[in-house]
Amino acid sequence: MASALESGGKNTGKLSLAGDQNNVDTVNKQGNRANKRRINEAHILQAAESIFAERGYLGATTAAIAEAADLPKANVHYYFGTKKALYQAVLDNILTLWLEPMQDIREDADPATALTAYIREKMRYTRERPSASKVFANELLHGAVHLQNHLETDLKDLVEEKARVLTSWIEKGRIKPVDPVHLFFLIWASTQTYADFDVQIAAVLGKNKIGKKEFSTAEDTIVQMILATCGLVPDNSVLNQDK
Amino acid sequence: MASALESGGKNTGKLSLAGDQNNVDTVNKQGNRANKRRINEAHILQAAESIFAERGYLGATTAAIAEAADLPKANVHYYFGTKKALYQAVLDNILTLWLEPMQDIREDADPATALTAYIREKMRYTRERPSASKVFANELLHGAVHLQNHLETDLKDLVEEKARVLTSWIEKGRIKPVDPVHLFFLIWASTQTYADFDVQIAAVLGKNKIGKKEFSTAEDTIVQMILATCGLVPDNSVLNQDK
DNA sequence: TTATTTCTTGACCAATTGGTCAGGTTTCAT
DNA sequence: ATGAAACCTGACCAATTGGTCAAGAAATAA
Repeated sequence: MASALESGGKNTGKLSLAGDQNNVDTVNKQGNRANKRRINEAHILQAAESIFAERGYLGATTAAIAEAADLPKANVHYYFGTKKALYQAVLDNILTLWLEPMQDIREDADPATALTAYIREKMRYTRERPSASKVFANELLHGAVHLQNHLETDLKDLVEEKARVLTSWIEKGRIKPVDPVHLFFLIWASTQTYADFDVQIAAVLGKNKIGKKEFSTAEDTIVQMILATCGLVPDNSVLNQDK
Repeated sequence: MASALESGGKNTGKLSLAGDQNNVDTVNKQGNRANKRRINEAHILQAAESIFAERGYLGATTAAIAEAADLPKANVHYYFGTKKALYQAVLDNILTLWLEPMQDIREDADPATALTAYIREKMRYTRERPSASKVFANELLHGAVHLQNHLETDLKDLVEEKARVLTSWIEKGRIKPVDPVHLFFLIWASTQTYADFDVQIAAVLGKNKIGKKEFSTAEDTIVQMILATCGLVPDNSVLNQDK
């Protein structure tokens, strides 16, 4: 399949950020190219994320993405070349979002505080970016062929680094012994399930969709579970954002 | 789309189970129709589960399923009519498997024993039927349009019944207070993640695939976590099947 | 203004896909 | 043995899909 770069006129090296045309009228009217490009690309990426989440990579059609972005299909191809390249772009954005919250788990932090904050951050992502979570889940579910390198390098390294933090906490008796890597797996599974499998959860709860109250209960239950697993008591300074 | 019944000659009401031809030779040579039908249908269902797991409902092709079943495509359509009907058949089988293990959570059981057994049973399903787990996950991920009724009736009723068991355990002080319904969500998420997102887990563990040892650690970690959440001590009479 | 580059899009195409069907083969009941 | 029912499958078809393209519009640079 063609590479993203052999398509359209994208990436010509120009950086004319508003240039000298930065009076309000011109900018508001999206009078310059770079601006319009940014807006269109963002629209397409957002539409693509939503369609890929709904139907998966193979099930999604560029026509559906174009319609969701309110642009002609040929325009979508002009900006991103191929469906695969567009999917990669969506996926790269998501992976960045996905890795971010882990950074705050540090040796010098308080275990209960850091773990609680990590869970609450993961739940914020679940609430605010359910489509992103679903695209990522779908990619993993079908073998992560568009993500394999990242998993085996970026993700693996990051998890190993953070697992060492947990191990050191265990050695110092700050948390009870528990397999640190598997603890991460279980935090991911627990938080993401509320985005990825929301229909199942909503159905069991007898709701049309998961509401604020249910997200709040979910979040508290997960925190309770992970802290109990580590033999910790709650840190109430890290607030549940749904309350 | 056409209903499954308007296709082929399936379901003619005949029940000629081996009839009077039940000498060994005849049966071994699959000499009778009902037998061959059963075998072919099973092959197709198995192939379909595997292909649907790999590619999702929309991404799967009847040609790929036929090839995996080592049958001509027209034959697959002869047996199951449409792709949708075949998918429904696969899904119905899976839902049965999925609901089964929950039955053993009963009021009169020992909480630690029952919860441990439930987790170990769920992990057995994860290890032995990863494709089934993936098909189910994929269906939920994309809105459960082929499963909605079951979720809102069968599953909801069963979970509510079993949640009442947990509630009664809580009231009697046999386990610590925890939201029973969300506890189920977290057990499902924790156990299924090792099937659905196996590539991610394998990548982080630096393995090609999750091995016996890792499954064993996973299982023990989940049991440890759920029991800690419920304020219970391990019941070592329920053995980890991977050890 | 004018030349150049970038952007836009309707129309089109080759490949794939779910599904059909006719005509032949096998199995079964009588 | 024989007719009927069930089974099998190569060949085919209409619909969908990812992707292309040419011709024009719009923005920018000279």
